[in-house]
Amino acid sequence: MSNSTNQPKPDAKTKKNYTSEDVAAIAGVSQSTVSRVFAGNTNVSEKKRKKILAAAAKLDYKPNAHARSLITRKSMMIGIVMRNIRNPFYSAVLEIFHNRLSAKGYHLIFINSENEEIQESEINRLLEYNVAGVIITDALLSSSASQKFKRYGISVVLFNRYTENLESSAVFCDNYMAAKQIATYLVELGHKSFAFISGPLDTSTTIDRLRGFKEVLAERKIKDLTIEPGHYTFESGFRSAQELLTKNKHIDCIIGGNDIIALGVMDAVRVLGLRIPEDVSVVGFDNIRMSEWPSYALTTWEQPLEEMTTSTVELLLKEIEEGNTSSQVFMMKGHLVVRNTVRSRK
Amino acid sequence: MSNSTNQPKPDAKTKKNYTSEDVAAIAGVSQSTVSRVFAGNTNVSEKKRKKILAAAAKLDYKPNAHARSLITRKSMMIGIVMRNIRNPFYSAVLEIFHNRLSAKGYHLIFINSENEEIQESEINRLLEYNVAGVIITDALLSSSASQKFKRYGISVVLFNRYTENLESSAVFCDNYMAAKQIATYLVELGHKSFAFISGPLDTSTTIDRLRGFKEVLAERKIKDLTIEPGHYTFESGFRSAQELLTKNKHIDCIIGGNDIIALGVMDAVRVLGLRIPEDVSVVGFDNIRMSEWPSYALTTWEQPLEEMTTSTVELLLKEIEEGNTSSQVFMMKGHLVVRNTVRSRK
DNA sequence: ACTTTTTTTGAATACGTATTCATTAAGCAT
DNA sequence: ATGCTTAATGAATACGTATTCAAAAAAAGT
Repeated sequence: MSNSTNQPKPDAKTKKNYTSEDVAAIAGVSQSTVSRVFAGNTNVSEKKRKKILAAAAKLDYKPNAHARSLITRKSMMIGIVMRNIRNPFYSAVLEIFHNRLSAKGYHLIFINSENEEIQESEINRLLEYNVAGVIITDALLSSSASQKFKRYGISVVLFNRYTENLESSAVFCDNYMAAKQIATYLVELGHKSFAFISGPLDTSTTIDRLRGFKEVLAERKIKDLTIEPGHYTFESGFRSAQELLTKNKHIDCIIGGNDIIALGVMDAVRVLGLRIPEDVSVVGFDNIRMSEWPSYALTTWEQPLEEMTTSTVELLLKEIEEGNTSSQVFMMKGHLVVRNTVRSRK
Repeated sequence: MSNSTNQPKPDAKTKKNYTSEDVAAIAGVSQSTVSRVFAGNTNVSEKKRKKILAAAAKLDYKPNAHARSLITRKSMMIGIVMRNIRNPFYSAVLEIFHNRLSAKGYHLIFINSENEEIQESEINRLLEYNVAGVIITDALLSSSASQKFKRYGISVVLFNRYTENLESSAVFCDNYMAAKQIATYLVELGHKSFAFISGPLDTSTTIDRLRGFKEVLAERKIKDLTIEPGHYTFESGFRSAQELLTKNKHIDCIIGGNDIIALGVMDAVRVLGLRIPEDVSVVGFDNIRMSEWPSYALTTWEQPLEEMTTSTVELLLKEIEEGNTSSQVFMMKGHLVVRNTVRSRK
């Protein structure tokens, strides 16, 4: 590279950032008064306020957020910890959280990782920046991490996940009931041979969904259930379904642990030359946008995304702004969205 | 509010954050020395370093990043401005940027918005936090925003987008050449009647892709080209294709401005009872993961995502760490990925 | 042993804001 | 006018770190 052509380093040192004192000097007031105007909450005479704002505009002055955070011990940053942003469900979640929190003046620090250790180290960095709050989305390590945040006085809300001890606020869908309703629906339509292709067995969502499903089948004395754990990805659903269907010809119904898995299942079924729903029924979980694409038209369980995100933000902001320490748990309902991937077998 | 029930405010005041002075006191050294250990770069005797680290561990001490940023005038935060995180291409982009930058110790401040004004206000907030750098991804407002950042001495790299004056570094795919190659490929396979369903006409990607495409058709004396501008979404592609195909029966080839559009096109074609590629060929742009799902198997142009993100990060970090001011432009190649949505018509 | 050089160390200061406290100006009733 | 209450203001200080500068300690050279 042409680093040799040594110019005299134009900026870097020159980039003078104006401070509240500069503004004060121009406006003919004290730094305190400038600060009061930009902090917003205290009284300043209209006359001086005008002068100050004019001076600030002239210099294109912006308060230094680090200095502010240092003195107030509050930052306007919120950490959002995710596990799989490539899952469209979480892309949507991220978008919504961003819109909501941005409207309230908060910045989002985004953390995504399937790897627990990376997350740990990043969480330490969140602590260094004194984030106002953290949303942990279906992530690993929820419990140890949220304890850590709590210890530092940082509010945490778990989204789509909860911990046993209920020490953190949490918002999630009643996955257990949802799975029961799905199971009931399928059983009553006459399905006999079930396969459940789940996500990782160490997440609360997976556990609850599986539990509800198994319970209903047990009640109805149906023993023909294969459980295939995997990951919450298309490929995982595809491969599991492929294996399952080549081994076990008479399966008439496959439930995906989430929609992405279910879409993978659908493609596997089709590649094998079977038809949906004529030969096999498929059900998903989440109701992501792709589920309604005509090529899939997946019957699935809708998580009430708007309500869930709204509650999460409300909870978090209440904890942050009111110092509310008592943790609350919101369990949402959701509902079945019937499309074209299930059919009666009676 | 129940301010009257005056409890002694349990935490909030109690949540003592330990400082470098506390560590210094325990370790029996000065604050300066503690700082030196955590800043990393200067000499401290091995003996004291050990003592200090032990004391720090005991208190679970973490340096305050705001204080650090205030004094160093550098933050370890990078703003990433996006336009449509729901497009899987950008979910992937975000994930990769996060992995790369997180590994280097940077935090990502995520900004997503289709609305230009919201972005403006958020960008001001980025400035308040003194971000070290900014990646602007296919966003609106690139040029005015990047100028603003530059004025504050903040490094900017544009991703998948460039501005005319070339004042900012930029990394993008050679969309013009790519479109030419796609067009040539389709023409040589004997297609006669083209439709191009594009994204918004005010983005450089759209413009370049359209230009390349039109040029080739003009060279080959093909006049039968319909251009349908829309958005980079499934619905947009779906609706445009539906309209187009009901009006204009003899179209034998539809090009989507990106993959999501192309997938929408495919579903529209199928809903109308036509077959791909027998009746209509479809081509996309990006090569997102869904393109290879068996239900679509979309022929598309692959953007070299890894190389593009790697270059972007390298460029940005070089500018940040070396104060490199000369802007560089990387134009990548990409290549056609042939699957099952195009067929010869000769 | 005593310089001379190099490495460590601590005291002091700066970064840019918010906030307390005392002071001054303004508002208002008499 | 006078007193009295309220609002507006500035000086001083704190937040927690990095860094400069001078002093002290250690190492090296003779």
